[in-house]
This record gives sequence, structure tokens and C-alpha cells, in this order.
Amino acid sequence: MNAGVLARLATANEVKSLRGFNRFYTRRVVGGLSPANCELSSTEVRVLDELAHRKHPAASELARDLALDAGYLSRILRRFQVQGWVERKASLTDARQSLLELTENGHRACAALQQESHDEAASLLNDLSAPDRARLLAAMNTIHGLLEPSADQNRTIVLREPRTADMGWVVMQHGEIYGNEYGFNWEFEGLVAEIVAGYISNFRPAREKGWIAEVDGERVGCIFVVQKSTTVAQLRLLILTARARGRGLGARLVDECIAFARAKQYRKLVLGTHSHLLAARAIYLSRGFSLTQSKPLQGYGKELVAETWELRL
Amino acid sequence: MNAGVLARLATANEVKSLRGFNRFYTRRVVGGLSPANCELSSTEVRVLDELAHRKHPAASELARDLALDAGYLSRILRRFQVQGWVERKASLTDARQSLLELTENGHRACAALQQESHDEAASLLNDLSAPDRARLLAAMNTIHGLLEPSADQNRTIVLREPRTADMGWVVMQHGEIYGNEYGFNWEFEGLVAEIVAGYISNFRPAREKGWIAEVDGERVGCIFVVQKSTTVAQLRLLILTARARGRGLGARLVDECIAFARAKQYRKLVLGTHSHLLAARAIYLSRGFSLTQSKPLQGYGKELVAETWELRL
DNA sequence: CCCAAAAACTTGACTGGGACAAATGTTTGG
DNA sequence: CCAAACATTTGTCCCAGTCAAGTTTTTGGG
Repeated sequence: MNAGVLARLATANEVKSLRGFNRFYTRRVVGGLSPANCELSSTEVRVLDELAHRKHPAASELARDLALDAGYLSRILRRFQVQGWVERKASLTDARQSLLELTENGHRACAALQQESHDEAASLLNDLSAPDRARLLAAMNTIHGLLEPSADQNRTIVLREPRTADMGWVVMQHGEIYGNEYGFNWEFEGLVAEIVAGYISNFRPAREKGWIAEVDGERVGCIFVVQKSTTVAQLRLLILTARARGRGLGARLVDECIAFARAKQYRKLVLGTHSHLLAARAIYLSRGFSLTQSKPLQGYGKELVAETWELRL
Repeated sequence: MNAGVLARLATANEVKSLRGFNRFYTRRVVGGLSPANCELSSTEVRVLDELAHRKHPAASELARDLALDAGYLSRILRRFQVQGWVERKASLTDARQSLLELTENGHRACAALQQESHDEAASLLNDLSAPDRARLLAAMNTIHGLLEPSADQNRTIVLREPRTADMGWVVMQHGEIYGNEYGFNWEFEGLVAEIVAGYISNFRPAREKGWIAEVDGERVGCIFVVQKSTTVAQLRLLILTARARGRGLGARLVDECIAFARAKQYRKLVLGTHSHLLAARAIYLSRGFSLTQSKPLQGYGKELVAETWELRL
């Protein structure tokens, strides 16, 4: 066991926490939320749900997608049919299969179930205050994003203006990301705090703007434009969390800034960065920025090359 | 429906997110983690677990605590006995019941199961980088804390020195808490950012110190002492998240500061606060601070009374 | 001290979810 | 045109878990 391995593998404590959460969540939420349902087994509910969401599925299709035994499914469908929830029509293309469809009644039954579990979820949420709900959902969102990164791709990223607590988040993320990924020490975080403080105390709404990028309420990135002089705007504090990368969000944020700077009649947009921030560099280049200055800099516990880029608008 | 109700009740979107997470989590983690086990049903595992963790339980005790049917449990225990996992001794005080105990073999079987599910959890975690693991566990922790506040009471709060990203968190929390609870606007957050920036750029390790309070990796509070003059120390940035309140953490943090200030030979510890921060006020009073100044202040979108308190050391 | 009620356990009978395999009719690819 | 694959149904079985009845022992009045 060397230090590298230790850093990479989960510690016993981490595993314990995960298992503890699992136990808790299974008991409290999964257990407490689902089985109140009546009459139907969870599998039957899944089948009903699937029927409601498809056009004219064949039984084989359902069996495959829900990973059910064909015989078992057959019996479930029969029961639904007897109950008047489902109808079958002979398939024109394949005499072996029949096409399934929910009846009016079936849809009603399904909607009632939906409503029920909806209400249960709502009652759980309603025990919390609005900010706590936001924290809860953001946390769930984080977990989902971490454990199933692919699901993230489909979620839409929303841009909005900064509000309370966002500026602190900006500082925190800079500390976290530059600390983890580039080994910057906390002086860098102090610098960001200073920039943020200046931004707030000096804010000129007509000439400056910031954007926070969110996925389902979790912050995943930000960018700011500030006035450097009447004709020159500066782009600052562009950062993306790991979760949001590779989706063109960086470019989208930069484009927002460029559009804003143009709309406000700035002549030039400048920015400072470091030579090793390659992803950012690529964006600036692609947007027509050019490197105007580049000088070595000792700071934040690292040796760097500070760069200045600019774009004529 | 008025605005008050709207603010209080969960929105349809919130409910949808919760249900989406539930579905995901059940499928991915609960479903993916447990059933790999062999031979034993989940109830049998629970029983085995319980047997491993108790001294000499009677069957009735287990049945009650695990909410099992007595007959069902009886059969499970019989199977375990046949398998050589469990032994029964006649109870001396009650001839109806016998006392159960895992054999050497039973303990081995139980440990093997533990190991198995431990490994599964670990393999899930090992797909993530160390910081991502920390985010995952912090998020789980948040969820657990929100949904089961009582469980929090038993968790130990750890104090540690600030590190990367903590100072940003301090800014964010101040923005969030003062914004939500007292309606301060974001200028207040700017002020905090400035204080933080000053703290970092000016930090004197021998004379100043900060503490971050954590519960299982989630930050729940902080406090800082800075040097005001050679003989006067100042206490700053005390804050506690809702989760950590009512457990004496505020007092504990203040005590740390007092002890530190004394150890460093300061003569006086001063602090600034606002008159409506009642909980903090109570702590200062109980620690012997006295109010030395109090003046109305217009700021952060509210009218306040700024107070100065001090303690001779 | 006695007896009825209750507790601790066991056993038998049953249900409902679900797996598996055989049977039947249909389609498809060579 | 035929063998293999497929869609669906049906018979059979298993297992987790429930319920109720039975045995033995304890307990708490009268």
C-alpha cells in the first residue's frame, strides 16, 4: 500500500458511509414510498406504466424491456384484460403476436397510481422548507450525476443571473477545482474572493453581467463580464465543474459574454488566464481571441505563465 | 392559491425530480447492490446480522425488533441451526425461551456476507475519483440529515482547520443563511468575501486560526480568530447551518476561539454582530462577553443594529 | 395455592410473486 | 420446403412470508 493507492481507493470509512446511506434510504424512502399501493404488485405497476407510455407494444417487447418472464407477463396481461384495463388487437404483420393497448379504464387506473405515488413524494417534500427542498434535490442531483454520468448528457443546462450564495459558490469552486486539478494553494482562493468582493461592491448593472449555469438546480459553471474602461470589457471567473464539461458549455458561456459586450457597445473584450488551462484556451481561440501578452508568474504555490487575451468586438 | 402557499408547498417539478431520483437509485444502487448475494434471502441476512451483533438474544426479541412473524423466524433459526451457524442454550430464567448465539461458523458466514456487500459498495466508490467520492458522500449525508434530522444528533461533529475550498464555502453559507433567514441582499455576501480575502492574504499562522465544523464530511459551521492588534483578537465569521444548531456547537466554536486567544496571550477578544442574531448573542453572554457598543446601521437591504462585544481574557 | 390469561415458541396450511419448461402456432433464413 | 427461432400460453414448481392453531411455561390476580 503506497500513498498513491490510498488516495485512489475508497477508504473503509467511505464505504461505511455509503452502506449506511443505502440502508437508510432503502428503509426510509424506498420502503416508505412504494408499498402503500394497493392490489398491484410492483411488477404489475411497472407493466401498467409501460403500457401507458407506449403506443401499441407487443407482449414480447414488454417482456424484453422490463426483463420479465414471458409466462408471468402473459398472466399479468390476462388479469389486466379481465379487469378491463387492456385490449389486444391482432397484429397485421405477425399473427403470433397481438398489440396491446390500455383502455380508458386502464389509463384511469394508471393515473390514479401515479397520483398516489406523486402525493407520497410530495408529502415527504412538504415536510421540508423551500431552501431545504432545494438542498435535498440538489444533493440527489449530485448523486445521480456522479453515479450515472451518461444520464447527465440529456439534462438541459440553464443559464441564469447570479443570486444570493452564488458568489460564495464561485469562490468555493475556484478553490476546489484549481486546488484539486492544478494544485493551487488557498491564496488563489483569496484572490478569487477579492475579485468577487470587488464585483459585488462595484457592480454596474447596465455595463456588467454574470451567468450561473445550472443543471436541475445544481450549479455547474459560471462566467462574468466586467467593465475595465468605457470601451473595454473584461471576461472573468469562467469555471466549469467536471460534471458540465465536454458539452460545449464553456463556449456557450463565452458566447454569452461576447454577445453582452457587443450589445453594450464595448470595443474590446479582454481576459487573463494561465497557459496550462488548455480547454479554456481552445475556446478563446475558437472565438477569435488572440494572445496579447504572456509572462511567467510565481504564485499560488506553482509556477505559471500568465496570459492576456483579447477580442476586438 | 396565494404566494405564501406556493412558496411552502413542493412544486410539481420538485416532486418529479424526487421521483426520478428514487427510480434511479432503486434501480441502480439498491437493485444493483443487494441481490448478488447468494443462498440467503434478505430477511435471513438481517437475522444473521442481528445475531452477530447481540449477546444472547431470545427469538422473541429478534422477532419484535426485526418485525418478523414468529413462525417464520422459528423456521429460519432452525435452518441456521441445522447449518451449524447458530446454537441455542436453555434460558435459566424462562424455560419457554432459549438463548441464541452464533457459532464460530456462523460468524464466519456473516463476515463473508459483510465482506461481499462491502466489496460491492467499494467497487461502486472506486469508479469515482477521491474528490468525487467526497462529493457523493457529502450529498448522501445531506439527504440523510434532511430526511431524518433525529439521526443527526448521534453523529459526531469534527472541528478541523480550513483548507482549500473552505473559504468559498464560508462566503456561500453567509450569503445563503443571511439571505434566507434575515433577507440580507448580496452586498452582505460581498462584505464576507472581502473579509475572507483579507484573512487569506494577511494570514498570520502564529496569531490567527480558523475552524471548520464537519459532520461526516459535510461542512456545518465555522469560526475564525484574527489579530486586531498585538493585544486584541477579533472573533469573526461564526456561522452554523440549520443542521448543526441546537447541539451546542456554537458555544464549542466560541470556546475554541477563547482558548486560542488566551493561549496566544491576547488581552481582549472582540467581535461585531447584529442585535437580531439572538442565538449568537446568547452564546456571547454565556461566555462572559459584554456589549460595548451598539449603533443603528443601514445596510444589506435591511435596518439593523450593529453591536460590538468584548471579553477580557 | 390455583387458575385463567398471556407469553415463547413450534407446526401446519396457505397465498402470491415469480421462475422454468413444455406445448402450440407462426415466421424466417437457408 | 424445412429446421431453427420466435411469440404466446399453460402447467408445474419454489420460496418468502402470513395466519392460525397447538404446546409449554410464566404471570398475575383471587
